[in-house]
Amino acid sequence: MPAKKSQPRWLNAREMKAWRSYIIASRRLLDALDADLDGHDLSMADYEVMAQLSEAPGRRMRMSELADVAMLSKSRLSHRMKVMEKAGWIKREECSTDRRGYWAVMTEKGWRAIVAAAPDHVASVRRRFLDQLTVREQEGLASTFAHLTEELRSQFKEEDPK
Amino acid sequence: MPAKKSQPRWLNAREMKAWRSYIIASRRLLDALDADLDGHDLSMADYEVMAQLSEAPGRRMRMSELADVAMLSKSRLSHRMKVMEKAGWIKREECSTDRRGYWAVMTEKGWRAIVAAAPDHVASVRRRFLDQLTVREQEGLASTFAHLTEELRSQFKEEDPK
DNA sequence: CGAATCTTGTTCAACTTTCAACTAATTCGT
DNA sequence: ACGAATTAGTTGAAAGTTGAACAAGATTCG
Repeated sequence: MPAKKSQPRWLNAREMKAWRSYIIASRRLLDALDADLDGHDLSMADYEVMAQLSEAPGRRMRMSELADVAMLSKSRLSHRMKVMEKAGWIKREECSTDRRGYWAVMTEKGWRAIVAAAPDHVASVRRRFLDQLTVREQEGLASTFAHLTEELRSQFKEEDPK
Repeated sequence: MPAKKSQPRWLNAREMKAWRSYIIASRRLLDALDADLDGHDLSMADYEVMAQLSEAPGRRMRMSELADVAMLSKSRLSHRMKVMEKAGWIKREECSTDRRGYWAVMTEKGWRAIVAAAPDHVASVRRRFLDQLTVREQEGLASTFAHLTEELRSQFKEEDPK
């Protein structure tokens, strides 16, 4: 819900510059990273899912947890998984301890796909992003955004008090 | 095309932290900003388009230029404009000096829509983002991302030498 | 001039994402 | 224990996005 109607403190020049440059660079960056993944049959979003799954013990994860770490809605994950299953990258297995649940399990083929894509993707992240920053900038950015993540998480908690 | 196959210099801890915290905070931030716009009938993307258009002289802009500043493909803009035109926020006018072209013209109703949404959106950008940063951080971030934008632009030029 | 080329903007079809509805299993509260 | 409320996950339809193909007007240049 929109907050109460107060005087809309406008952005000053510094704030505007921070906001605009952030939003513009981010769009370009994401576009570039996505474009760099052409040729592997993975979008950025699918890459993230597969990467998360590949790091889980046994390369398997419950659907909900995967949705959670990959920051996708359950519905969206479910749809993507149907596609990835058809592609032979993952399979679904029933969960014996919670019979509502399923495991998403990475197949050998899925593993090969992510292993094939990873070096290019990492190179791309470097070239488009990390290599453009000084060590100082990397550190500053890491701390700024880590803090931001925390803050957003707690704002979310307040608004949607479970 | 993927670059040549070299040894895939992996990310060290600092780099990984910079990258992960950036990508996670950005996702959350965008989600939050989008959610904050519920109740105005505008998505973030549509808001950007309308905001750009509202700042143009005469609140009118050629489709291509608008696509350009809003960083949308021509196809995507065209689709959105069809929707916005139906909603009565913009209309299209033929361009007399270039008969292939059209002007996107913001209507009075569109103006009212963006004026109604802007204060909430700005408040949202503040609350979710700017207010979480110190002045130092805002400045650092602005310079980092401005540089990044430039670099990405020039990388793009090199790759696609017109 | 005039043919080749480029640019503008739309369209179609395929694909992806969202949203609400739904089933079935688990947990909670008493 | 048992009905109510949650949670896991899927589905189907509607909405949004992409990318290639296209029509028509502009530009370039021999």
